[in-house]
Amino acid sequence: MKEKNTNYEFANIAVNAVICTIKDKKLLIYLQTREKDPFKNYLELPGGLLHQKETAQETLIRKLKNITELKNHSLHQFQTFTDPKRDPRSRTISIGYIALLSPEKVTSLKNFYQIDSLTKLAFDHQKIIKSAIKFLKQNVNNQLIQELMPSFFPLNDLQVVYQVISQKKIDNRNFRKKILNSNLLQKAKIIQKNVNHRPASLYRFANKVKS
Amino acid sequence: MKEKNTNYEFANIAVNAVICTIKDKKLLIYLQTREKDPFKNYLELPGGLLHQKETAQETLIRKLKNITELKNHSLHQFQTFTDPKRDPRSRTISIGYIALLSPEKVTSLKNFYQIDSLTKLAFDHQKIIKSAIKFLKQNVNNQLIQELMPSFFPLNDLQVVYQVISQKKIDNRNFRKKILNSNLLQKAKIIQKNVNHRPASLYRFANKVKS
DNA sequence: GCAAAAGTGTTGTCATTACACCCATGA
DNA sequence: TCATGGGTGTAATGACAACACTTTTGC
Repeated sequence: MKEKNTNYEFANIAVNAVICTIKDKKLLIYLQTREKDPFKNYLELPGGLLHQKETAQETLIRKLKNITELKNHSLHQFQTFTDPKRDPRSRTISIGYIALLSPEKVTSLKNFYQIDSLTKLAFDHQKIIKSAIKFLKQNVNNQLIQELMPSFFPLNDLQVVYQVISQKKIDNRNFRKKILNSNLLQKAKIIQKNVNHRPASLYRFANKVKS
Repeated sequence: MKEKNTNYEFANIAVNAVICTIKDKKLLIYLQTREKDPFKNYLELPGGLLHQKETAQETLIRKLKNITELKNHSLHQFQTFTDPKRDPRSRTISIGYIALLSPEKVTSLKNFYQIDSLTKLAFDHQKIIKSAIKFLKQNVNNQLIQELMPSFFPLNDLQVVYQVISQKKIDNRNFRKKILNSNLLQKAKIIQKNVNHRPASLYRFANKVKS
């Protein structure tokens, strides 16, 4: 298959997903171990090749369905990578997507890695991740942040998520004032339980959450 | 050529450029007339297929060199379009780029069209343009604006460009105050000539302009 | 002197920043 | 009672918005 595209215009089209979640004030990314060459046993981003009648998003949803349930609206296309040498086998371009997972959607942290602890990844996946993080940082907004939050959460958790994505410290009092004035959140009737400190009030996003 | 990719993963990779400039307070886009089917005689965005050893940007620079001189850094990749039916001949995805041209780089306005006067375009190019405009509006910043300006310009022209891209009216006094306080601009020693009104002082961007 | 665009200041409002201590809970 | 994170108010500063008239040029 790999040597088929002697015609110069043809190429493989791949998608790769940078699946992010936040745990313990750290941004984590889903990676899997490659089982075949090239880059056998290296970590890589999940993804795969487009089928004939699929959009890139449909491919991703198909490829990721045993990792997590994703919907079109929670996939963010951020960049397409076209370096002709990015795949040593044959010409393959990759369309990069970001998916943000709330902790509720993450059943196991087994395949999630901290980005600063990464050594060598397969292909140009290091570069793809870097570009994804840059995109996130440049586009921090309530919609993106919301995707990373569980249905109910304390304000301080929300603050942590903002801080991790924007890579900036935020003043606690100012943050609470601003977010509460914005009417984005609704206070829930329940509070935290079984924590060995003062239990926090829980909030949720007030808009209709697409699930 | 078109029926060659029976193998499901292969496809054509195209790039399309949304080349913008501003004239008389209007955003103009470069379009050309298709000379062959499908969509013969329709207007279309310039672009073409990637060669084997080219990045998408290299393809664009090759394809556009008889329209205008472009450099890597003045091309902005904004979205990739993967609808399997977007090309009726065979599977072709398109990587969309925006190029911003200062009036100095536009030798003739012959092929430039106002976006609101467009009827039907070839393929999904209407959609690509819409997406490009949205990208511009969401990412108005000094770097982008700078690419649209000539080397020397009156402040009010700069204001017009901001207004056209952001699709908002800006108060003249407030704009001048803000931009002059920002130290982005240097006042030139020359002023406008041959205008039948009070001649404006000319300014230029103070940073090193990559040409 | 008329048309056309250039240029100019002040005031009010709102958003953002900086900053430090007490509170409620579990162990 | 101690450790842990939750929760609170005020004052100063800076950014932004609203607003209308005079100036300089060519014709």
